[in-house]
Amino acid sequence: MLKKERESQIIESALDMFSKKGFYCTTVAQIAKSINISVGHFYNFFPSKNSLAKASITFVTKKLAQELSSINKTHVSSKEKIHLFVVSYLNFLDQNPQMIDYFFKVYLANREMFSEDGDSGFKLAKVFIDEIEVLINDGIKTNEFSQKDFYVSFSCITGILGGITFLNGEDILDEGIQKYANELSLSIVNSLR
Amino acid sequence: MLKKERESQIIESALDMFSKKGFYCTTVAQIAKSINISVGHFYNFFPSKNSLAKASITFVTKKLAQELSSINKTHVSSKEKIHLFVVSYLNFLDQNPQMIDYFFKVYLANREMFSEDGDSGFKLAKVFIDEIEVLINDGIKTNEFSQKDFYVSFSCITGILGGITFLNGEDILDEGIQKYANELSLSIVNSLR
Amino acid sequence: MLKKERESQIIESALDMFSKKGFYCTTVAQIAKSINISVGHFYNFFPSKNSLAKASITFVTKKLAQELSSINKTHVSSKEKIHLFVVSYLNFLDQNPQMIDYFFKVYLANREMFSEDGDSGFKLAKVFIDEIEVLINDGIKTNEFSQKDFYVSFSCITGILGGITFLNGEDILDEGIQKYANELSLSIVNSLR
Amino acid sequence: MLKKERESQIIESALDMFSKKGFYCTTVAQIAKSINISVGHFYNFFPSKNSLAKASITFVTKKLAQELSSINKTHVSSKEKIHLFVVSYLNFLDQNPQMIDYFFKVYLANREMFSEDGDSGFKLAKVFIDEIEVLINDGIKTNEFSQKDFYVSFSCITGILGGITFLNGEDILDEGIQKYANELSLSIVNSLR
DNA sequence: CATGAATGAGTGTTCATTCAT
DNA sequence: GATGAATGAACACTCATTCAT
Repeated sequence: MLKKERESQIIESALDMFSKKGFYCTTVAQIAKSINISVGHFYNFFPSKNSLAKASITFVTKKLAQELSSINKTHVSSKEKIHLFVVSYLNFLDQNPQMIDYFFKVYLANREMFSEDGDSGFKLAKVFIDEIEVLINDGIKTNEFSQKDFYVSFSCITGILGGITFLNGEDILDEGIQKYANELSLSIVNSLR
Repeated sequence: MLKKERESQIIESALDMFSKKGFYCTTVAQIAKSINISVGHFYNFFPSKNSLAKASITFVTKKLAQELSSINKTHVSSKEKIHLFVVSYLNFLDQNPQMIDYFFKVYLANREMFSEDGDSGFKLAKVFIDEIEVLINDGIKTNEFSQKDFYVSFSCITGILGGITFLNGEDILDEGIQKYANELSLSIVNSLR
Repeated sequence: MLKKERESQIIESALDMFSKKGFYCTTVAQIAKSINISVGHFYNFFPSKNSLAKASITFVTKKLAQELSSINKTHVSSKEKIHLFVVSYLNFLDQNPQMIDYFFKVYLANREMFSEDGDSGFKLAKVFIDEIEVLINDGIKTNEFSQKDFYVSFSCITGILGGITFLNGEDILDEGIQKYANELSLSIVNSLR
Repeated sequence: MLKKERESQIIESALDMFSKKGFYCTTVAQIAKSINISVGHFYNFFPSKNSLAKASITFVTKKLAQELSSINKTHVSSKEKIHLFVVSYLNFLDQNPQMIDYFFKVYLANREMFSEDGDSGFKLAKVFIDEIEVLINDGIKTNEFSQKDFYVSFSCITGILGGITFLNGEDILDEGIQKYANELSLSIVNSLR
């Protein structure tokens, strides 16, 4: 098995465990065992448990960014882009809840783990944030969205999706998260007006 | 000092430390020391570190709920209520960042800590959620907000505020978070239409 | 039991184990067990295994220095002082071989453990070295010893005793190390002339 | 490259690393890397890390013994032989500090590593000790040295040189260790009288 | 001959919790 | 009420050694 494949395997398994039990309640031994390698061998791939957490964020944000990037490249209205993104996101959430959960629970919540050398660790998610920015600016250019502070617009998109994600994680939503897609995308679009 | 006073003192100090260093990186010894009591004495107030975390959530949600409750009781439009809430929230965030941070970082992120016996631990925040529901239903009743799935509306309000809260915690917003109040409340109101 | 007493107890037991098995082959668990305390409690006395090693050196050198200091204060010839010191040292070696062995094996051999912040860790033994210096200078003043480089004289005294110590540790000397006292002290005195 | 050459290369590099960082703080991987072979290949030359330590001692003692042996064969007074040996030793120490340091730090200090099956591991140095014995007995035969217990005489020679070696390793001697040669050899000769 | 992936027992250290005083 | 000494299970990480290739 190639080194890169093993690395991905470790990340995907860790993502799952971290999202379910949290970073601090998941041990390196458990991660190693989950993919049938030894503890020692784990350290041939990641120099520390912490570095695995960082690599996992990069892994997830890259995936999210890719989805959004391809949507940004389509030639439809911004409203439609938002809708596509919501559908795509909910689908992703449905298929890979552990990735999204990891992003929300571990990355957003354990900021101290990711910051180093005076930089806040925010840059790990930069590739995704950049795509959000493209999405927003497109809508502003076409007058679909009003010109507001970027951080507010950013909060509208990611916050609303984050809210529903949290509720989904709490298992209190009805079956089939996709059914919320229309209302959600409409809400986001409205919030950006 | 009254037992209740000590309890609040412990909670407020814990809130501060948990929000800065995370739940798992804050030790009981540190909490005890921060308010000059012994470790042993700490356990006269809370049977476990975990129970302190739960009590802290109740403490914070109660505060948030109180603010919102009094707003809900005013006789202004729902749009205005949202605005009052946003201002009130941002003010609270400014004055007690550790409480909000705790709520977002510890409660939302370490769900495993709060759930027990099959119940998700969500009920700890119920008193706050209930007020949100009142706020939403009021707006629907007056036709200011459109009738949508409660969870979607809930995500709009809390998600958008959550987004700005996260960014605030990352220290990337300009000074004076209050300046975002208008844009934020407008965005929320729009998202609820 | 007083904190200071426990500390001494830990040091004396550690001295014994370190001298027999070496620093790296002695575990904190073994040390703790040897005096019937828990691993955790060990760390209430010493912040690290390493710090115990340092405290142990200070402990031993202080003892050695005390012996030598009282000899230095007597009003006899330097030749006689050397003899008294040799007898005293051999006696100490006989009674507390682990302390001397520790000094030779751990301190002299694992210099990296004791040095920090650019200082060589040599100062831990300073109190003893200072007494050696007094002994030498006394002899020089009375013309019993010739004036040579301090380091050479220092090597004569400590080296010769170190040599016999090593051989004693190897169990190749005849029983009763005291029988070497006369020859050793004569040799040392001669070497200093 | 011949097997023997590789072995020597490993030993010389290990000697360097062991003397600097100690036996237990030097890993097999580091040794292997230092001479650009794989860990696995290392084990084609030495069955264990421990056996490398033993081979290293043999390597160093053989070198020291050779120097001393050739001096023993010269036809000069014993006093002169001591002087030649001191000069030769100091020169060796200057040129190959890692070898001497290894001898003092690892061999003398980690006796447990070298002893096995009831034998003290002292025999590894026998070839060198034998030459010391020859040197001493020569001096006794010519009445330059007085007849004393062999172990005492042995301690005089090796101890005094050991003392200066330690000080040299501590970097507290003035530049040019050779300047101590005369005083040292005089001291040794005197101690043997 | 040569590699380095893989192992897993072992280490120092931490920390929630208890309990005698 | 109040202390802090004492516990010990648990964890991240290391490293000598093996072995398939």
